[in-house]
Amino acid sequence: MMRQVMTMKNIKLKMARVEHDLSQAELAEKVGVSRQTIGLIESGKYNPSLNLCLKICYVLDKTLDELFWRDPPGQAEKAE
Amino acid sequence: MMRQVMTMKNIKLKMARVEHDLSQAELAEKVGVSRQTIGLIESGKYNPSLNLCLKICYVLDKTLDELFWRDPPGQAEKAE
DNA sequence: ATAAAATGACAAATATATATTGCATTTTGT
DNA sequence: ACAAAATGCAATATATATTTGTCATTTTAT
Repeated sequence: MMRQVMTMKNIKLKMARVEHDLSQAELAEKVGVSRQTIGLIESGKYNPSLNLCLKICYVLDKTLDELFWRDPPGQAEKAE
Repeated sequence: MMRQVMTMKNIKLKMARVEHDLSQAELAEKVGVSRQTIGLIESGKYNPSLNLCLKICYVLDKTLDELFWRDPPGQAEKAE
């Protein structure tokens, strides 16, 4: 089996983090996870669990859609 | 380490699935996952990955917030 | 009441998220 | 330019998500 390589950086997460003036390490501590985990999620190198996504949302006061939504592969942006 | 027991059923997911007139097995096939995985997520017995949540959203034409949002532990419902 | 389909439950095996440690590199402030 | 802080990167170890297979129970339709 080929390992799934997630190539998409999570810019929205990084922006929400710096808005709150937190380093990766500080966010990690608040969320209860290691610094590396936060770094890897931001750099798009893996696939967090739903619970972890939710904890991050709670700390950064955002919703899942705001931090983690991505449009489906073939799909273009939805019209507002 | 104690295994995390997720006790919260995902009713919203089940409702979206039946709206689309899909069995767990049919949804599983469309999503590219096993029938058990869908069943376990609906019954709240574990913690899917973000990618899996997104694939389910795409098939059921819902957003992450619509299917997977849960308010933070202490928090009451947000006023609309 | 009956059969078929759908779901639940369980165990063992596999894949992968996450932790931990250590060091290299980059960024930031002075 | 310098030091400190922040981030990146890699390897190994562990926890747990997911698969596969099988059987029991419930639901649905006839």
